[in-house]
Amino acid sequence: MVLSRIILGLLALAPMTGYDLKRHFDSTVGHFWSADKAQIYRILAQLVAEGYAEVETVAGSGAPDRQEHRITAAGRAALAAWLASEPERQVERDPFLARVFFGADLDDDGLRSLFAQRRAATRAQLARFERMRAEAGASDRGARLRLATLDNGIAHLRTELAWLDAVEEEVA
Amino acid sequence: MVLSRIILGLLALAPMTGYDLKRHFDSTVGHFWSADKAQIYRILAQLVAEGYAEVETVAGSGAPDRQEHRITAAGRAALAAWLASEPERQVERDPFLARVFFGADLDDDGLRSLFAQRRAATRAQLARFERMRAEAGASDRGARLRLATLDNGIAHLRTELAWLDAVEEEVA
DNA sequence: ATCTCCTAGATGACTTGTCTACTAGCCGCG
DNA sequence: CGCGGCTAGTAGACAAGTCATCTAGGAGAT
Repeated sequence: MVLSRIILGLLALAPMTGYDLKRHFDSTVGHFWSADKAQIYRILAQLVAEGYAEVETVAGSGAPDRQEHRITAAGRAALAAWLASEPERQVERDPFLARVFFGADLDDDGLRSLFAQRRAATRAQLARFERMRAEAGASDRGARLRLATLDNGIAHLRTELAWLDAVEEEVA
Repeated sequence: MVLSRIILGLLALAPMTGYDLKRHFDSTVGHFWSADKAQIYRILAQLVAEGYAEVETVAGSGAPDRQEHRITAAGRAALAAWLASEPERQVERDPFLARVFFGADLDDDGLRSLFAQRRAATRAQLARFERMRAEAGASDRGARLRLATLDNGIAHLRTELAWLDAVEEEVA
């Protein structure tokens, strides 16, 4: 459900192919949702079946044909209905914290490397997000909101680093 | 995979029934993983089939019979192997941020109530976590690590509230 | 000339997780 | 006495997501 509404939302910004959508999930919306391309194509087909999107095959000039998907009026209505609906309850799922929770069964080296890896991954992502933020402009309200979701990610990554500092000092 | 290893980890702390496990997922480990009971029972059966756990039926005195699951040596080895293995890559998935990202399609009232709900939910969870934290003691290293995961949750919830303050001021 | 990468899309098998509903006995409340 | 709630477990249908594999043409590199 959420994925299909995110796709509708992206199609509302511009008509796109499944391939274009995949790139969005690997960049602009990747900080709050990810998607496998098989899943994207299946949901596009479903959106078309539901009448929320229309396909137009654009002959590729020196490239494969593009199946451009365009949101319909019904699709915009469905998007608006989702936005106004009860938010789905959040499922917390962090495999790293699971490892820490049972970290007593790990030797000192294992524990240290667990934290070190997390720190490196967090730093790398923070760098990526900050680069994205530097490139983005916040002209209208839509852009400001989109930027705010990125700031959310940045804030949490910084919190994670601070937490790592505290834990490593206390446990190690 | 992660769920089955978390269940192994919990069984390593004490022998348990599926029902006991479900309560753990609703309390002690709920801040980083949740599980449906149907899923828990299925994985327990699978762990037994793999030889990672053994069942003992304990006749209930004034209650239904309990299927107590006890971790085996092979189970402990599998748990240790998982802890030392490459961490699974994190999938970020936050339906609330998805709504914010497309929040421009929402009217002012809708946007305000979206943030208000998030704030209320975040505050409620923070209160729950802080209560849990107050009750917990950090005697040995295992307990300190388990507490650290709770502190992680608390830190992120506080960050979320701070972010909400900033966003509401800027956007609203 | 071949190889690899990129764009573009389709498909099947599989795993994981959720929802609903059912059985069944005990306890306490009113 | 009936009703709801708790303990304990089972079963089936579905939804969501992942992984691997396949087709196919063009561009650029070796």
